[in-house]
Amino acid sequence: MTSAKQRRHQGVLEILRETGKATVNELGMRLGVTEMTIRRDLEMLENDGVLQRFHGGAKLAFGSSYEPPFPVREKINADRKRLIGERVASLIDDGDAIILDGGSTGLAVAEVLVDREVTVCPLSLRVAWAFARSSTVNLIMPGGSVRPAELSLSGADTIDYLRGHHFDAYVMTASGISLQHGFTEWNADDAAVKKAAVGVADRVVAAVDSSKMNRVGFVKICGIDVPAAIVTDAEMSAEDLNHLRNQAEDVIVAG
Amino acid sequence: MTSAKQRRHQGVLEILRETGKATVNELGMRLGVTEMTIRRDLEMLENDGVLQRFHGGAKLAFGSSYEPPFPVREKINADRKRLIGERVASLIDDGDAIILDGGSTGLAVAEVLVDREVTVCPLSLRVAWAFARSSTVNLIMPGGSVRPAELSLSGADTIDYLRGHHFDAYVMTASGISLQHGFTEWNADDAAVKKAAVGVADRVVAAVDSSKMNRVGFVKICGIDVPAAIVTDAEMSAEDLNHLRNQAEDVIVAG
DNA sequence: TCATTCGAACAGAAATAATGTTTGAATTGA
DNA sequence: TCAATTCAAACATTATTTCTGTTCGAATGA
Repeated sequence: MTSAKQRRHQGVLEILRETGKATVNELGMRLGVTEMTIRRDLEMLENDGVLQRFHGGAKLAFGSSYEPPFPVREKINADRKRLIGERVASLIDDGDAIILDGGSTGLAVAEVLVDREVTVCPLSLRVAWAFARSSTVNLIMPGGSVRPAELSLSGADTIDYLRGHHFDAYVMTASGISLQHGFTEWNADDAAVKKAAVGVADRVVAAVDSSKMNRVGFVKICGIDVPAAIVTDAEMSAEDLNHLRNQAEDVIVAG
Repeated sequence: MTSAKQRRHQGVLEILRETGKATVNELGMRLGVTEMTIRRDLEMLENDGVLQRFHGGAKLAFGSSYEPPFPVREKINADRKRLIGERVASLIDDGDAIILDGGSTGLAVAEVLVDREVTVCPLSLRVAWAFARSSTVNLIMPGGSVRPAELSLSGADTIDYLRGHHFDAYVMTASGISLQHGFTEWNADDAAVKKAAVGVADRVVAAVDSSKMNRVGFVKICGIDVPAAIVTDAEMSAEDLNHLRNQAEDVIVAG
């Protein structure tokens, strides 16, 4: 269940996306709360680096030309990501041992898995932290170096660790998915880890939101037909879905 | 502030320490709550590995004393721990690669190291998270399973990882320090990891606040003379300090 | 078998978090 | 500089969550 506060935060971001900026008073009016509440919201969102406050109101923190940093991606399209997370989690059985990728989509999956009885090996410190206070999840960490910003685990140690173990499933995310080039990743270190993960898991479940479609990263992870299931959101175009379904094992639209 | 539940958990453990074991009914009577509440407490404490339930009651898992949970320890003596943290950090050179123990003292060291140029291999997820937003620290994770509550990393994978690497220093914490028994730890898994860490680091720096003095845990980590330096706080008694200085390489009082 | 213990499901109580109000300080623009 | 506005601390009030007790059918063990 999403709390009133979370919905309101999404509302603030939505309004800012429409108009670029907004006053505290305006936000309070449109969302039906007092200015003080809006101020507290803005303070939190600014701490997350999602927006920038100015005297009287706030504006979005990033320009449209750069890819927004993690805290921002995490908040944007939170609803769609949550749906993907729930759908992916439904493909995991209690008792399974899984590898769980990092990124905002991986985190969405983690949030659903927190109350499940599963063994999780996260490929990101951020995802690991999401399980920290879970009493049901058996958390195991792969070794390796932590890449700043994304907090993903990579390097020879990570790959060695994966090769030394076996998992029921690998919940994979990627920078891009394309019919021609399959699943791809911008960061070469992360891609190497993902390739190793594909190799040590019985089955692969890909979780990619529609914004990744037809984007191609630098390094190929695996082909379209490798995952037993590809879970995406309802914004995926009908055309793309058809093409995917021709080549992939199973394509699931969450929501 | 300690919650009623925390006090009651301590009470359960205290009673068990007196008598070795106790019935659910007995615990409920003495602590002034219903049996259902005791059952829920026992379930949680069993999950933490502190005690073992049997039909009708529970007994201690080891014949052990039990430390207050992390959030409590973290707050207790926060100032003294910070001083210890600063002093320990001054013994680490820029560029060093170190292993950093978990626990509240380890976290205090981490908070000081956050802005330093060092490579850190933390033995706890909680300590790792403290470095997550550091741009100067090169963070590397050991593999292994994450123990609930403490979030420490342990098991064969952790030990394998440490044995496969080499470090300039190991910042060690412990459950107890005593002249006769050296450094000791309550949890056997953690102790095994600590022993391995001692073996792969050029030098060991022990960070132990005065409350650990003359307490003896279940498993021995190493002798008093192993660390190149023992850092403690000003509450350590003059007598204990003298005894320590006779046996240890170097004893430093922070503050 | 039969007394006892266990734990799920629900209800009420206690504790915590979120929001609104008031107020005086800080900021802005004329 | 002032006057108007915005800001945020402190407290009051309201929601929400967590905790505890109760009941009751299932599980346990002598």
